[in-house]
Amino acid sequence: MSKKISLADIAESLRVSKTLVSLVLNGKGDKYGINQQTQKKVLAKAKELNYIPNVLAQGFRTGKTKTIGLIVSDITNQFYSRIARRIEDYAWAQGYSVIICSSDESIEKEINRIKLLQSRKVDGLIISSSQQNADRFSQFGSANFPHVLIDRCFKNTDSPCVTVDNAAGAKMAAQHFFEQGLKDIALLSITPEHISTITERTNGFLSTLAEAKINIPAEWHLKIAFSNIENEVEQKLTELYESGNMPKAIFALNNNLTSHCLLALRKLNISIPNDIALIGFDDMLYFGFNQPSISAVSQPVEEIGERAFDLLLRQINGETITKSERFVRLPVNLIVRESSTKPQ
Amino acid sequence: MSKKISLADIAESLRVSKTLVSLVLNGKGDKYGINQQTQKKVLAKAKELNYIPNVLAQGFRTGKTKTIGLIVSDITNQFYSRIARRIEDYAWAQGYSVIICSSDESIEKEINRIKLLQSRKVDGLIISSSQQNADRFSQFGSANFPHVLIDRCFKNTDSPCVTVDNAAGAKMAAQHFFEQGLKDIALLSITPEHISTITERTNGFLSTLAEAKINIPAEWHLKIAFSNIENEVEQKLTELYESGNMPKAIFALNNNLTSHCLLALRKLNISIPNDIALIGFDDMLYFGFNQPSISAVSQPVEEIGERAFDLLLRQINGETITKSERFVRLPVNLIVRESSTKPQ
DNA sequence: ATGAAAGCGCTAACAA
DNA sequence: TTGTTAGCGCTTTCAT
Repeated sequence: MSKKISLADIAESLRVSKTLVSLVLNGKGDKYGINQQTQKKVLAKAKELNYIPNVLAQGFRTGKTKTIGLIVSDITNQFYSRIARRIEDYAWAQGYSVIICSSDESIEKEINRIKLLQSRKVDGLIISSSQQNADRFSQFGSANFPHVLIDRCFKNTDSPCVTVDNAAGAKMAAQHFFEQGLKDIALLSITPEHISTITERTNGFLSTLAEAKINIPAEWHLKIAFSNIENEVEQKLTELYESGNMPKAIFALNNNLTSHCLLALRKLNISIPNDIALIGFDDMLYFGFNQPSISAVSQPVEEIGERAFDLLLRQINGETITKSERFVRLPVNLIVRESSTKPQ
Repeated sequence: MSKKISLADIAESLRVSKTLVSLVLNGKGDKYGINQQTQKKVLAKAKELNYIPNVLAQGFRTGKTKTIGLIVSDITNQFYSRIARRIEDYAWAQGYSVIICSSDESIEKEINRIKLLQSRKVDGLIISSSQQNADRFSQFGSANFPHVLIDRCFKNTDSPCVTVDNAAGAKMAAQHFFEQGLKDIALLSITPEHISTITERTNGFLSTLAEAKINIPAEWHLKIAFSNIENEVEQKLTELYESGNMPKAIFALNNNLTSHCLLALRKLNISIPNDIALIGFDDMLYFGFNQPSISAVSQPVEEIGERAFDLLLRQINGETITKSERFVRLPVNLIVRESSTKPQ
């Protein structure tokens, strides 16, 4: 790697000013009425010297980095990696890089990441937040910091948000259980419970049961610590099993819960759907070919990423997002498979 | 967001110099023998004013960005997202951010990403490359650009690399089939074939078969296009099935192939392991509770990320990686489950 | 149609 | 023990 070529080098060797070169190289030559001849010369020289602009200097000067941040709870979860992937594709197409962070559902870690991302002067942030309320993001709003919430949203905030119709999905699951004649239903949920997706799914589910005059006892409302899904699902399900008070159906509120529920039931030698029926929120590839195949509420995952990036880019470009565009709620659908249907 | 606080603001309000503040904030206070009192004051003021250093300016000045790039073929594949996650954790602990890119196994895309990442002045690069040879990375070496190859490595290169013992894993799989009395074995592979992991696994497998005087016919060496796994696995397996020439066992060379193989066999109503036995390279959570559970060669995924980041960081810090440290090959192990064992 | 010059916020050599 | 000063490479306002 020979000596780094800078704007000044080009300017000097051409005996013109840096301004001139900068203008031409940034495509503003015509706008400033710079001689075509001169422009050609500059372009040619830049190529000849193999000039590579120093993005750092540019960013430093303009305050823009052409980089965005993405914060999710765990990139290892395919739900998030699929969103990330779509965001990445869209971002690169527009010349943006994306820095991905996992927060492990920790508010502290999340704030930490946000701060570091901001100190890195990312142009915007897409975030699936674990926070209790929108305070931090409302600050963003008033500071005009481009950002979009995904998956988890907040009430009383002007922050743009892309999520799905969680309540409707939960309702579909409940009704499907009813159709199968199942009424003894357990809810496999997660803490922290303030997460909007969890509350929406829980409420949607419980209210549908309530409408059908079904109440689920406390011991069937299982709450698993996010940080310990791996052990707790099995543990609590085993306890329940040993208490002899098993439900006839389980609704698991996310893909991880569903997976570990599957694993636990298998260990307990409980047969799906004969002994117990199962529906999960969020579909996964293997649900389709597991034996039995697993019913799930399917989310338009990639579309979440797509819409979020679009909303972010528009903010970065200075557009105002109208109130009605600010809240995107995408539809979900229930994919009925073997795990929730009685073998006739 | 009130006015941005800069070093100068702190310096001014404390009536000291920017240098002083910079030194203290960068932890070089003691080294330069700065009064403890003064240091405390600076730290306190920084906190009080909620000072956030402008990393861009820092980077511009020092030429370091505290950012690294990670290029994999598809972050949506859990093998890569787990590696990415570990790298991220380690990176953040050291104050580094990571920009993740997916190359879709396209050499062109990969080069594109490398270029952009370099123009963004990342301090280093970790990459699972799809290229045919090490040329591009040898350039890095001579330019002293910190980088580490993961998963896929090259011969004849000084680039540090972290991978696993692919041949040994394949050999274990073959021998396990033998122990089960299985000799009619198909190999479910992928193109492009130049990828080192694929060739190593293929060679390890075929050579073990050869030692046992087993030759597999061409139609049992299935080669699936990376970009079309979703359709081709099913299609080729169906063709094979309809030809009436089914093997008694299949070794699938990566987790995606294994998953789609599972799906295809299920559609064809072929029972595992009765009709056909199956072993996959690279384990996944659901392999453990699928019915039947799936045997797999398990890789120390997180450790790959860990070792790679360590190697990268040492380069960034100016250390020389000795020849013997340069090539890390981690051990794998075969997890025998139901899919490859005859129900006695 | 082109140039001079200021300055973004920080670090580091050199002074004091 | 602390301060002065000179840029890093670029964009942009204001002159000419």
